[in-house]
Amino acid sequence: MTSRRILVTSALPYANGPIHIGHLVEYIQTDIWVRFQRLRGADCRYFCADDTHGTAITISAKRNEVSEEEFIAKMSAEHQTDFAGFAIEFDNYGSTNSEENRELCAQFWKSLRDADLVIEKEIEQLYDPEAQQFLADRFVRGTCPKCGRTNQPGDNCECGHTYTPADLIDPVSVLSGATPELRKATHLFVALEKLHPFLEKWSQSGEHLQTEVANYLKGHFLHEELRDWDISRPGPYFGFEIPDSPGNYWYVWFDAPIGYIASTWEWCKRNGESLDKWWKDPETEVHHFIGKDITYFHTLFWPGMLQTAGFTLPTKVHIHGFLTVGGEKMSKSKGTFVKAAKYLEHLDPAYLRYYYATKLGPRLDDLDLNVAEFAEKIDSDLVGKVVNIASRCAKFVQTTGLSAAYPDDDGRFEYAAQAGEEIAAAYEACDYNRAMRLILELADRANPFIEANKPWELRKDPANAQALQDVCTVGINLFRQIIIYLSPVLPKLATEVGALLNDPITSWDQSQTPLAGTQINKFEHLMKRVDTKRVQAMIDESKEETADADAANPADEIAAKFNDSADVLAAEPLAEECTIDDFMKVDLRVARVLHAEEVTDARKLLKLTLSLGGDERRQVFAGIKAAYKPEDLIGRLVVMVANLKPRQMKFGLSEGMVAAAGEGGAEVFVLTADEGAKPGHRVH
RNA sequence: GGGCCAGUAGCUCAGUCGGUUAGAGCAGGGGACUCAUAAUCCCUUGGUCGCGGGUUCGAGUCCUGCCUGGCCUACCA
Repeated sequence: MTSRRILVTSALPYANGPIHIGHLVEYIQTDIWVRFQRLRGADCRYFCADDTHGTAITISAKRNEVSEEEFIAKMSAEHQTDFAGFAIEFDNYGSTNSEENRELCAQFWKSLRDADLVIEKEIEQLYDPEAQQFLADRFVRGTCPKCGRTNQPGDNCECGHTYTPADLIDPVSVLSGATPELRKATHLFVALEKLHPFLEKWSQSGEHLQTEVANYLKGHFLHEELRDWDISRPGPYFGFEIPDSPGNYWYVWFDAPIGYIASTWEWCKRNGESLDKWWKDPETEVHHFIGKDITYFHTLFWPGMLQTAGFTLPTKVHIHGFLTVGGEKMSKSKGTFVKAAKYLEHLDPAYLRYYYATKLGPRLDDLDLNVAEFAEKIDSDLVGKVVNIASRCAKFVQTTGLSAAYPDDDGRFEYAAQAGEEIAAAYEACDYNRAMRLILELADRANPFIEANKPWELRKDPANAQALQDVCTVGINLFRQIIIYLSPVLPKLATEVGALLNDPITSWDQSQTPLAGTQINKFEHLMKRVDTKRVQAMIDESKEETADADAANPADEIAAKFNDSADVLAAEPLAEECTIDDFMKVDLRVARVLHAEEVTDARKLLKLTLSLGGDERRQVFAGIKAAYKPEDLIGRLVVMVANLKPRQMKFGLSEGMVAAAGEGGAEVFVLTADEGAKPGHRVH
């Protein structure tokens, strides 16, 4: 049997922020799997890249006052440093903004066109007139039309109500703060329904997806006609322009997965490999590791695209759940949103690799990081049990080396060798927590052997020299076996043990044959216990960092952009709470300014004639002379208190008030109603 | 509202096709040891298998109703 050829990917991290411990669940999970496959002799290659396109990148680049290209280059370097810090090793780490990717996108696109899957439709979308671009839902915020909560995102509200951005009251563009307007634009769509039979067959075959995922697809999408997939965005958009549709760009989710192939291609070019061998040869297995949030891109669109363009379909899409910390979602304010770099300042990456391994199973369940359990598992499993075996044996054979022939060990080595297949099956199935349990069981069998044979007593009598060497030879070999099994999870430890024993760990099969007659190098501590003070420090520092630079959600981005002072509210604190009835007593109406003139004898007043529609007119004196010229007001819509008791002033009768805000003097700003409001409309 | 998954010892979880007295690790208790990083080893306490029905000679396991939690999703299955 020839060895398996396997191509593995992790989801492409978005180039909009740093890697954190939540991301690492996936990259550690994948890296373990890749290392396992290589250990088993497979030709296994691991590809990833930064996902670099989309409006969010443009916003971030602007905020940092650099070009998009500069911004993504910096992020990519940071990401790669973070991954390397956790011993996550890619064969190639690319970028979706590469020429390879552009070329492949064009190739996929042509295939879709040739298959007659691309259609054009005109859709209405909110447009930011200031930034001169269309806005995705999450780049619009406003007041929920149902419950009235302010500053809600463009698609749904905290109250649970869902709507389209056009339904929002007082929508605001996150990009510029301008009021978006509805505009029509032509978008390109993939008519996915034509691939329905194929997707049904592929997703429900039971071979490629976890059963929960197959059920999800069936229940949510495949039970009815598949909707056309909007695949283009009008410019400006940081991405690739569609060759046969100038002014339109491929949506980031079109070019992102193609980035898997582009990254492979870069590696092929560098190593004289053929891309077809890796992406068009049915002998090559393709495995994607992703989080459950991006399930449908990878299980509907992506197989559809691959099928149409003639590339290899995923052998398996491995989907994992999210990380929680202490049973709760990661939280910036609680300091549990720990960046990879921050973790590395304080703790050994091996800890996290092992801990995740003990928690990861083949299903999509979320996994929880519990700080107490984290320390406990490392200390008791790795330090107390595993490393301890070497620690208590190595120095006795430092000078003599291992026994020339492997001694009798009551079948312990053989038992552990046999266990190898079961452990391997668990790794293969991504059931790492099972693999870890099985391996630890072996450690629990090794320590009693040493205990029973008392090397510390044997060494007291030179006559027992051979017995002492034999006991330690067994101990060291049982230890080595365990380390071989753990090496996908703990590569650095495996390297160190290989050096200690003068026998680098390169193959799973090494677990089947004991070492004998070889020299041992000087033993040094292989792993430290977890310093819980450092864990706490890491969490505390994560708290501090996010306290002053929290710009993760669009609301905060806007807040940072405008940087509104708190002084204004402080200068005039909120009035006593009132009821809706109290409020309704004040009848605010939209009115149009028909006429305005300066009151010559008054320092502050303008005399306004307001219309409430039809013949309904009011004369109002407003204290805005320093701020507005009469001619600038005429024709405008304002908001007035229409049922205010008329008041006789020195210059005439005032029949209401114009609503305005500001410090006073020239700093006064009249409230206006947006276009569409009509004189006479009540303000609710 | 709908869907999926889970609920087993104080904690984290195993438990195969329905089959003896439901297991492990950690924590707790007792003891031993001193090679080892306050490590290790032996013994031990601890369970109404979420709750109620049903199928069966036999149910942690299968069916059903309910409760709780998590996730997904939305007037649609």
